Amino acid sequence: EVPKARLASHLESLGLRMTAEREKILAEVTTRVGHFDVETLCAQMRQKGVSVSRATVYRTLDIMMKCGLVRKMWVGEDRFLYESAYPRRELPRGAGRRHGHLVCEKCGKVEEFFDETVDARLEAICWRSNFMARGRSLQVFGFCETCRGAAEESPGVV
Amino acid sequence: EVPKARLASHLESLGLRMTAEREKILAEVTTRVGHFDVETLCAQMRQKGVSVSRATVYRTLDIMMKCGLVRKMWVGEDRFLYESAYPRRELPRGAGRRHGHLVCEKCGKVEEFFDETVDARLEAICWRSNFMARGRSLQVFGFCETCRGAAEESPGVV
DNA sequence: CTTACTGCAAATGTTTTGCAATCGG
DNA sequence: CCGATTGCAAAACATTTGCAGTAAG
Repeated sequence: EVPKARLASHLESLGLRMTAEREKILAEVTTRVGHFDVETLCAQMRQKGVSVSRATVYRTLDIMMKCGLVRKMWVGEDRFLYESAYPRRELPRGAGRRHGHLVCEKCGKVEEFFDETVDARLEAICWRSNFMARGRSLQVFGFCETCRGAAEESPGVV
Repeated sequence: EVPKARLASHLESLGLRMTAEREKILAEVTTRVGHFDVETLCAQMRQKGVSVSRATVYRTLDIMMKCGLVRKMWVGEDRFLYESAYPRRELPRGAGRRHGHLVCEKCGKVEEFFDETVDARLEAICWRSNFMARGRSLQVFGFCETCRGAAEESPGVV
């Protein structure tokens, strides 16, 4: 309910409308656990018989990004994933909290991590530069536990 | 000279060849200060009378990424920038060192920042997850000092 | 009723690729 | 000489947009 209210108020403040399609997409996104891409989102909605055109999905995700309901992240190559920015109780670690990702370059797995020290440092850095932060993107690329066997020499520098 | 040696040995180890085009691109990239995109790189090379096709630039940057001479970063929307990963003496802060970026969403300016605490934390996180890090991407999006006046309400959460 | 919204298909812009001619070792 | 490399133009790709019909308020 809360995310819907957030979206509604954002739409209203811009003179936009709450439509059936936007509600469908919001429901799908806030229900979902973990990361997803547009293709998958569309496919799974179609599978459930909830049909929304790809164009509308893009347009809606853009709106939802602007009001902080979803985040878009780059996971290398030309891959982008979205994730719900709204914390649900099923996710004790808090989907809405600031976090980074460990992206496996071999299997594509994305693992989240949380670190308050990093958060604090970044805040301090922004403060020092008089920079008003609105969001961030923090990815570490490399090989996950299961894939690192297959990894060559590679300097393990973060 | 060092970057050239690095490229050369990488090429050799893969049975690839050091060509005039690759040298031209390498020279341009390692000479350059700061971030750049493919379009700009091509334009400026053309301007200098050094002609290399766009396709070759893409192919070469890809090779140079694989041997750690350049990095590719996402700066929001569909914008990507590259940067030399090789530290030159003209850049006291060290272009090759691990760092993050403050990306202004209004004027597009990109400012670098360095923080050893962040580096150390990320290393610890990877260690804990048994993740073999090879690179990272750390961007903070928001408004820079000069643009923040124009910024609306926005929660200043990193 | 007015104006935003949707779906479609066409357009976009960037990055990639097939291919014949070149060039490096 | 053999095979990698290049430039070109075409292809591929995800994302965006114009438009006419539809729907929210």
